[in-house]
Amino acid sequence: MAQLTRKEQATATREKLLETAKNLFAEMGYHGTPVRAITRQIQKGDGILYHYFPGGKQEIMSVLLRESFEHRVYEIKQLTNETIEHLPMREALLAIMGKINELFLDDLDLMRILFRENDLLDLEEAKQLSVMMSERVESIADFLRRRHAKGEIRTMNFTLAARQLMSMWMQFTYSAIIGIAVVSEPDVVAYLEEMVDFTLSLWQA
Amino acid sequence: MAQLTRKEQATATREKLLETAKNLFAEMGYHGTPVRAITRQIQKGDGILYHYFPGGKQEIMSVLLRESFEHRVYEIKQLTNETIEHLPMREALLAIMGKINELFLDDLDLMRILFRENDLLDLEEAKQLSVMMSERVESIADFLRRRHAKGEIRTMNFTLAARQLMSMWMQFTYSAIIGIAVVSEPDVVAYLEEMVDFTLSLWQA
Amino acid sequence: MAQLTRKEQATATREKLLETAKNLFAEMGYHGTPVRAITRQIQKGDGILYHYFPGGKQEIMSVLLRESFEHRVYEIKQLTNETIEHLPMREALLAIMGKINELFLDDLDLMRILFRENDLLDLEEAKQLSVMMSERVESIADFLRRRHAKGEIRTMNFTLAARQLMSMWMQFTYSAIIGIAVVSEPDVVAYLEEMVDFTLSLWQA
Amino acid sequence: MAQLTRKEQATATREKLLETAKNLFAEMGYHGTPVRAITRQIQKGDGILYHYFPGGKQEIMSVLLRESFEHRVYEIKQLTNETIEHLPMREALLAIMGKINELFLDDLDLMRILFRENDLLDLEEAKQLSVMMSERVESIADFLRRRHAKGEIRTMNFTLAARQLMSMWMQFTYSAIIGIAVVSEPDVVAYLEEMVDFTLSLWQA
DNA sequence: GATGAATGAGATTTCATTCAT
DNA sequence: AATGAATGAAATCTCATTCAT
Repeated sequence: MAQLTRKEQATATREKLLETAKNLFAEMGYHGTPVRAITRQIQKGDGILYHYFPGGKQEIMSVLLRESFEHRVYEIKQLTNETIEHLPMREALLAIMGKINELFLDDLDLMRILFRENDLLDLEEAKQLSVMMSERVESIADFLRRRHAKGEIRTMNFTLAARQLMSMWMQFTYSAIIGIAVVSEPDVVAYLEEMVDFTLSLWQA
Repeated sequence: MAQLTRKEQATATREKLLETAKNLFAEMGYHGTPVRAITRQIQKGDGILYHYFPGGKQEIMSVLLRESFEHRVYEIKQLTNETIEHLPMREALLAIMGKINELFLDDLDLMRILFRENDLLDLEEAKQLSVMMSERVESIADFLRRRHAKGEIRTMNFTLAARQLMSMWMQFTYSAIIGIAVVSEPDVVAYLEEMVDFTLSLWQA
Repeated sequence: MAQLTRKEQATATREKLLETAKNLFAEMGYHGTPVRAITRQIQKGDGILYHYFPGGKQEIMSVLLRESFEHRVYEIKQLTNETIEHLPMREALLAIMGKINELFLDDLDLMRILFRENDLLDLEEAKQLSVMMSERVESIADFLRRRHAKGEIRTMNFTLAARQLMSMWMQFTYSAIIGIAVVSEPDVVAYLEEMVDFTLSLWQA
Repeated sequence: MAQLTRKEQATATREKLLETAKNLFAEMGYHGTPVRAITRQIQKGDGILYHYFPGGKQEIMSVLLRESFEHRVYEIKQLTNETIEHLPMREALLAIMGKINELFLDDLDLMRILFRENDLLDLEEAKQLSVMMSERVESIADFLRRRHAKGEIRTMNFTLAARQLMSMWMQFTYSAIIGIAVVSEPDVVAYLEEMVDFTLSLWQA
């Protein structure tokens, strides 16, 4: 391993703390995770967590959600429709779904924590997530409207249509997060495709 | 208040313990709820819980899920299609959705616990819930097939169609359970109707 | 030892906790005394202190000062001049000083704590003590005025005279409390007598 | 700011450490003051204290008392009676009291520490202080004897007289140190004058 | 049936101190 | 001369559980 400067070491330790806390909180819950479990896993002394997060367990939880969440919100805002505008309908939908999926499942642990402990935090993150989802629905609805103008899909309530698509995806996501499946489909891509194809078949009729 | 027999007293206390534990576990999580919080809320001494549940906190959690869940599973199995067989399509779908909804939201706390603490229990309940949902999907698919035979809806993948309907409903349920909303629809009935109408419009095309 | 009822046992334990805490706080200071030291000394488990004083160390300190102090304030208010009104001057002064002395040195530990940790508490007790002392000075001044009317002592500023007497006593008390002596007089009574005699000799001139 | 040599820098830091420790110990007590609080206040790293005081917190406390105390003892020994020998009685007493007062209140923080933590140190300082006070009393008694020889004051027990004066002063000092006042006199000079005048009036009678 | 005093393991947190840089 | 990352012992406090009454 490359020689690390003092400062790099420090950053690395801080990062390891966050990462480990995330894993453990996701696995055993906030209350179910002793601080010891975190420091022991990174092979450090008991006190180190308080060196980086003077607020202790509470603070590491906050920082965890705050930092990771900010990144997520930022990324999803970047997701412009431009790239998909000229794709065929099917591919465009798959791209949208795939992107959202990637972004969520990418950090399943974080989502798990957000779901599990949504009463611990001040709900700020939960609210943001809600807003984010609604925005996404509207952006898909707009996309559908544009495609409708091109005659690719039939007339219908586009907002509801977008919501329908999102629901089918979310349903799958929740399963992954919570462990309670409605669909026992292990292959994400296959499921997404099947879902999109079916939905599209109805919209095009 | 009427004088209670020794036995009734006992049952009442046991029931209160379960009820209170359910509320608190749902609100603050299993680990986040001290046994004291439960006994104090029913104005009893510390030890009372161990009188009714010798296994302590663990046991009350088990019993809670076991008993409530069994009741739920039993109820949902009863839900036969017979009653809806002769209803018009729209009303039939609304009846199905309404029934499922009622059954779930009826005991939101239990669902919340099941979701939050799905790692605590031996997953047995989670698996059962999954199976239950799949069976429900298939039963709806069958219903759709029969209606298709009558010419009420178009040809399509009926399993996927049923899943689509369920997804839209579940999406709404999850929001209620978890507190992270995608749809900001406060009126359950209105949402269900809107959802069914839209879906039906696609199926009938 | 007589058989104690459950409730008596509880009160006894609570009392022992307060007593032991008082001793230790006086000896090693509030911060210098681990909670463990208290519980270990009364041969009880770690948690017992929190059973009786949910607010922990802080609360036991508060209660300690509050309860003991209230008793002291009450006692000193009882100390009427009636009993001394007909005593000869010398004996009357000795009685007053002796009584105050007794009341203070009676619970030296409490005084020590009050002095040491007067920044910890909200100064309420300190203020009360100040008021108490001022009242005492005025009451002695009144007594001197009455004796002056009888021609037993000369004309002078009676408030200052009373303060002078009190100062000489307090000086002695502080020494006992703090351990820094100005007068190396081990015999309390002898010191009080010497002090009173000297003062009186000046007042009678 | 002028450029400081390495050595001056070092001395300055050492001095700042002592000064800050003194303030904090006086305010929050020895046990109540984390080493961090000291180093942070002088804007230095955690380790700096150990560079100047290898013995750590303990040592800085020792040095603090030793150094400051030595200075105090030295100063009070210097206080000769020569300068006051030819002053009028009243002015002479005021000068003595004023000087002692100045010397004590000059470093109230140190006194406070000495009082608070008199169990921490090996009592050596406390004993020295006691001796110092007794010596002072005797020196005042001698002064009174000389004045008596000149016919300025009456015959009396001069040691007790000196002690009486000292007591009235100390009483005031303790109040300042401890925060528990018996006399609510905000003006030091006025209090000293009043006290001296009253005492003198008795002595001259 | 019910109580609540008591326990003690374990959780969170603090802090004096060390030491590589 | 100075830093601050790291330590780990110890302190405070919580809580599930037991049991004599």
